[in-house]
Amino acid sequence: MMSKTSKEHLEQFRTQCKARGLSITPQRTAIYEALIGSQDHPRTEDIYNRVKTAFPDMSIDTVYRTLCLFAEIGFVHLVEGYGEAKRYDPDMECHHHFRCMRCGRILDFKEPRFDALDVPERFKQTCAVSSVKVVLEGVCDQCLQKAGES
Amino acid sequence: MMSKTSKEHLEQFRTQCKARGLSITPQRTAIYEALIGSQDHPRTEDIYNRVKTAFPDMSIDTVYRTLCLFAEIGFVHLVEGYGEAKRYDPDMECHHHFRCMRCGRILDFKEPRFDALDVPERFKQTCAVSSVKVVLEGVCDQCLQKAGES
DNA sequence: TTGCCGAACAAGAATCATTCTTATATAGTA
DNA sequence: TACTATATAAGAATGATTCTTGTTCGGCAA
Repeated sequence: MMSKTSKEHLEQFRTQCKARGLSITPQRTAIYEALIGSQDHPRTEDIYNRVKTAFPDMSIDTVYRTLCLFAEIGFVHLVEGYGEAKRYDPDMECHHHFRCMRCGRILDFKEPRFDALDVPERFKQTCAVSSVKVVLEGVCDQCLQKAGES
Repeated sequence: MMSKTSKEHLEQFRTQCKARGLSITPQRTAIYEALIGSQDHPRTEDIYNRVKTAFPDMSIDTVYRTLCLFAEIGFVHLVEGYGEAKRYDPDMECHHHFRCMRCGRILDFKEPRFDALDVPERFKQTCAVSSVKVVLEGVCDQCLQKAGES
């Protein structure tokens, strides 16, 4: 199992940008490299701090915009902070969620096949797992329709 | 399939509060009722607006505190806005997440059994699903340990 | 290579959700 | 009924994120 070299990643980055008509700027390149080189799940500010060495006067706004863009085109996954205020689900029966990445809507669905997924040993033994759910992400019907119209 | 009556819900609410040594205040009761009576996934401000009729000078801070409390003791589920800044995952290989509800940490794990879950027809037909993941929620080992010490 | 134009950027103000601070009120209990 | 810890209201403060404005620069055409 051989992971991509830094050069291959960079090549892919350039290709993807061109394919989408996005300019390849030094800032974007630096942010991309900082991302690829990171373990865990960096926050915008973490990335900002990492690129600041090479770009002392990069604006944090640029990092926000760029990471957002990268998530949209699939360079990275957004795993926290979907940009919405806190929301609560009063339905305590077991169910699952579809999240629209465009409008933020969360749709509930029941799917008995998903209700009894077995928690991996690692977590059973060391953590207190209180919920096991399947989360679908994508674009909802309403947003697809809107996009089709325009 | 008979859902609980409003009175039964309220009774459960009182019992649970007493069991945990929490005061039963009119504000909490109103917030609880607004929650139980809601479809979808209300935001803190939605609940605030609903209870404002009955409590014109309730502070929104009270709603924040109370909803947070309710999520902790299991009256509702928090489904959005876990209170953290945006975080990105550069690992684009299929993997799943455990989220610690106490410290916010997200742990990655691979679990081939979870990688090929079949998307329900409903979503296949109307939405563009780009990701299917299992999310475990609970308390992580570190937080359990900390809690044990104190 | 040079010049142009729209996209990208920096800086800082503005916004929005959320939390904190402080003084007051009240639920549960002796 | 009085007491004490808990809960509340009000508004200031914070932190992440986005917007506004003027400037710069990447990519393409001449």
